[in-house]
Amino acid sequence: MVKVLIVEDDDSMVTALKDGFEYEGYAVTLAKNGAQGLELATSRMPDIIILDVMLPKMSGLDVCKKLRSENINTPIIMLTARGQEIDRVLGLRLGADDYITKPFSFMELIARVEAVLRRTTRTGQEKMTDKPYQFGDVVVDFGRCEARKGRRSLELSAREFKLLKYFIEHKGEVIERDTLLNAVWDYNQALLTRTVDMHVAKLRKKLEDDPADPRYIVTVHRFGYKFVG
Amino acid sequence: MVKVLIVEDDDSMVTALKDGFEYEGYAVTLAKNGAQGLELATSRMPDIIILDVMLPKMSGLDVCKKLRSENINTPIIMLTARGQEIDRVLGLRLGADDYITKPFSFMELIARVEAVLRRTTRTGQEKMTDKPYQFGDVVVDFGRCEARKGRRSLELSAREFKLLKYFIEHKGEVIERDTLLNAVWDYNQALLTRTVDMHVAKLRKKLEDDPADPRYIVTVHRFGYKFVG
DNA sequence: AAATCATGTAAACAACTTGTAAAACCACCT
DNA sequence: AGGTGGTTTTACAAGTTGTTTACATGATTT
Repeated sequence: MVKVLIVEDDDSMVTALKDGFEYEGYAVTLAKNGAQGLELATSRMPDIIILDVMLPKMSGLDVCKKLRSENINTPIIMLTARGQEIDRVLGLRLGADDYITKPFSFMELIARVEAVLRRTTRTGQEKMTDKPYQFGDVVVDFGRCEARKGRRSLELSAREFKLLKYFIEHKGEVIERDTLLNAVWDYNQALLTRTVDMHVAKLRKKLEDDPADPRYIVTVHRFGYKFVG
Repeated sequence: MVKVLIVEDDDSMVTALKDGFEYEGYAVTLAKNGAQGLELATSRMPDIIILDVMLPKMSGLDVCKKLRSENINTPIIMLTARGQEIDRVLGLRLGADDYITKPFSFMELIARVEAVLRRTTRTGQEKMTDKPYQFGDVVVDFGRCEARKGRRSLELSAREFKLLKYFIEHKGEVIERDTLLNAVWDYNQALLTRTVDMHVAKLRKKLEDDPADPRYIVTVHRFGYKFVG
């Protein structure tokens, strides 16, 4: 399910957008001001952000700039009022992906949202939650948190799902333990535990035909691990 | 790849549509008149048909009527010229899924195409208020706000209805508590209460045969809940 | 081959999540 | 005001998962 974050202070606009997006099958999160928007953009990890330029206290442009400066590259569509055309260039330069001028029809907005999502997901990987991923005789459905190996259903814990998801999204790359700790755990310190190894072992025990001689999650001595789909 | 059939006689329009759809990643088939349209609609089995109302010889309305009478339910979007508003009602009654009045922006058209495709491909995603929904020995009628389990009538509160409806509309997906709080409650902050769990417990007590070992609303540890219909 | 460093893994321990009952709260009605 | 029905919060027990430790095993270097 695609998650959209709407940052907007005008109530009637909020209602219209929320209803519209929900009807279209999006999961909606609302923020009434810039600060809250920033917070939710990181905590909820939306797939796209609808950001009004005119907001109390912190403007949409500031929110956008801040997010980008923190290397959060969630696509952003800006809402501007007529006559704020100048903001367009500025907005795009600050890292917005598209903009739309009020008043607009909801259909126009949704068209842009989908265009942006298409653009950004086409280049990168597809969303892992959309459809089951398969390798060998293993099938994983992240959207449903289900996994099976052959006929047998696998019980994966939340951490195992996240770890596996990261591996799959970075298929073929050598991934350092540090990187995993940062991405899958929310540690931001240097490595000092064996936690990652631990979980890799657990995953292997469940996924591999022969956990002692792994075929999918291979270790790259002195570097880390590599997933081979 | 999604296949679109364009039935249109005006060359410049054809070119514009063809280019646009191809850019968006559709596979385009062209027909210059109604008869050819009919033929290609059956032989190429497109996923959606763009059908101009004004066509030489056989009008778009006739094409539409003919297809529906042959039980071909491929979604159809009609193109009408301004002032043909009357055709709208007629068109929709004849089985078109949407219509759009010339002149229109391509973005508007693509939005409608995608809306229609979403509507029709969403597996059995009918409006929940249309008819009672059933799972196990439970029947819920959202239109009337009534529910029963076997012979017994269930007293569900408004919130419980809304929550259950959300679950049913997202059957099979794992839903985070955050998402529920945003969708069912109108909270716009990150999660900090146990309200969701509370209500899930109440629903289970009413719906499940054994609330302690739920079969319909199952918990996915560390992620959220999942409705299994 | 020995020394050194990296990885695998079981098991004890720690931390976090969830279920649930009861209390507090709230809006509405009489 | 008091009652009513629903909703939210609190609090704690029970359940589940995650982390660390400790040692064995394996790899690489000298």
